[in-house]
Amino acid sequence: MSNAYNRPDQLSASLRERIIMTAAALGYAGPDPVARSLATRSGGSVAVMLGSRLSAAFSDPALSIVLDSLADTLDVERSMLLMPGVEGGPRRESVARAHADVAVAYSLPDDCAALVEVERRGLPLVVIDQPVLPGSAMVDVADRAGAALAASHVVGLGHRDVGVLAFALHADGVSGPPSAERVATSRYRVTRERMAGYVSVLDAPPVWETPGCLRDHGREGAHWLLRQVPRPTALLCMSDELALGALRAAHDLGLRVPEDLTLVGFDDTPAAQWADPPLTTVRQDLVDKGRIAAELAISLLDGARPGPSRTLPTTLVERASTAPR
Amino acid sequence: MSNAYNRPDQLSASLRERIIMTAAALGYAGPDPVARSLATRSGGSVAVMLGSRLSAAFSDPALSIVLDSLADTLDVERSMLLMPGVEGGPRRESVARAHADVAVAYSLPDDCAALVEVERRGLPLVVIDQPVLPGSAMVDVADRAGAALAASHVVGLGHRDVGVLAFALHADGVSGPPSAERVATSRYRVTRERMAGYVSVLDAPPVWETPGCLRDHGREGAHWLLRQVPRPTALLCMSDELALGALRAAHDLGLRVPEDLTLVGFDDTPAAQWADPPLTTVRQDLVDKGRIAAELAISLLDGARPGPSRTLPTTLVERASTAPR
DNA sequence: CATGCTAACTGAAGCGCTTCAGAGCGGTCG
DNA sequence: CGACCGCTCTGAAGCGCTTCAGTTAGCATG
Repeated sequence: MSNAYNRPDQLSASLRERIIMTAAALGYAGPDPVARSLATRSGGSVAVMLGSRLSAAFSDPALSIVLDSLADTLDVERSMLLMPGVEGGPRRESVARAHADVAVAYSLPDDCAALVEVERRGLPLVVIDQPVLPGSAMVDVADRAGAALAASHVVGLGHRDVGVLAFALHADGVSGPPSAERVATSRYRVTRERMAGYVSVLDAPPVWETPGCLRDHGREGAHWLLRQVPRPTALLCMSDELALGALRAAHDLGLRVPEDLTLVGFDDTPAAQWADPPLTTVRQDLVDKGRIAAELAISLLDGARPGPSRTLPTTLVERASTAPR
Repeated sequence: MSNAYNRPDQLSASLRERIIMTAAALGYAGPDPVARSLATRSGGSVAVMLGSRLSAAFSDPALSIVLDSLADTLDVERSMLLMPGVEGGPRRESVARAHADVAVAYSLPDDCAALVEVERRGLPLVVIDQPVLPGSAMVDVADRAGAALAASHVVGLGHRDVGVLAFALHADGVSGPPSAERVATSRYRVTRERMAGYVSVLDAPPVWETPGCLRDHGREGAHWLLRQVPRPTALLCMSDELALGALRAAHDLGLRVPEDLTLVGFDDTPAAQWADPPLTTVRQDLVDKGRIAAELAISLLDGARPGPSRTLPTTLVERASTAPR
């Protein structure tokens, strides 16, 4: 019996040794993790649900930081079951088969089949950023306040013509200036909130919606925004990657940053400080976000009830990409 | 009995419906994936072992492409159990507890505790890139030939002073010009092979070893290389990210690429073609690599024996970062 | 009307583990 | 010297499922 492997204190060293020797001789490779899980009724991993395929998801440098911190905080005995999305989220079937006893949703759209399955299975859920879901634990950041901070900053610098580079409002891959209705019905809370933050300070700024948060999407959007009349003297971007794309666009058009164009990002990823010029951006603590998500997951596993959502602060980090008009 | 869920053909629609109704009424949430796995003796996921923590691992854009393709090729019923490394590989304990019946090693160093555990558990293994391990299936690329291609290209352009920007030879985080012995004893096959490819064409080029494949590491190394006398007129980089860092270094120093400095990368990630100037690089098909790894994993699961390693070709993609001396 | 055959359903065994009640067995204390 | 205790060790139950042999019923066939 495999008390030998798990509780060496329950038997004498000699018996233990004998058991282990014979087991080895018999070609026994140690306790089977699946059977152990059945007996102990613990799933053994945390299902991490992503909104998009891996290559797209990881083009967002924020993701790997959050996941890294999440993985670090989880115990050794609990790995991450990565479930990439196909259109808006992981396949329902994958969730149904997952050997997990807690799920983490990373920035999923409001309606998402995978979440229905999580609910059906009765898995405890931690959501990061979005959507807001009753009955689940949640960690997010002060998106709206952060966006308002960015907007106030550029307005304070005297900018009147300010453009907004937004990421996806819907999961349909559409890009371009969105209609008011499209903005209002967005399935992504983060996009809605940041937009609301910008708009609370600005008055009906020109907006370009990108299909993802790739740098090139930002470049494309910035090209369009910078063709508007009057041409914006400042661009507010919903992520640093987008801002970096805008930086490239400015370069394409021979505009100097910050002399001719002021740029503000969001997230404060490592790339923001390495940029040339270093990016003014709205900082959120990604390491904290991952850590708290893991802590919430662990506490749910321990039977805790999902408290109110943990909202992390956002702050403005002023660097060299912003200047008075 | 839950034939109702799995084989609807074995019972009448009426009975099936009745069972499902009562089950729902009883608050039954459907078959338990863990118990099912025990009974069917299938682990239910693929353990993916990485050499470093997530944030570092995903700073290599190649990784997400390979993993993406891998995940795509796997069946729906098999998710990826992501096991990040701590120092050179995942913790042995994590491997021991993994609900997996096949493991994939992504670019791990030669000696790695996690691999010992895989062996002990008798899990079938497919290794991507490295290390070479008897008894495992393997997919890699023609690293040496590709590196030789890059070196021949710059030599053919008339460059005589060529520097090499290498990534880690050991997992100790050391950077700087490595000793010959350090090169010879490298724990990383890929680094060894690419180095061998360069050296087969060049004769004792100056080398800078970076601790990782971050862009900034490339920048730092390029700064050092470009301070050597005679100053290299071309730099061979073991990854595109490193080359992009070198590009930045050239910019720092007021050197034009390719007029003053020729740059060659490796991998051909998306970033290489978006760079300014677009990077000449050694192309490997990352999507193929992930797909083949998944196919190998599936065939091992079906009981196939691990054939000889599948080596994908490398080709030189000439873009605008190289020019005659 | 007995027989054979299929379709529909039931029950029990077994996957490999954990857990726990209980059996043996010296040694200690009253 | 017997009751009692703590330490080892053993055996059986049970986790929730799948699988398969076996049962029953219904129906057509000879």
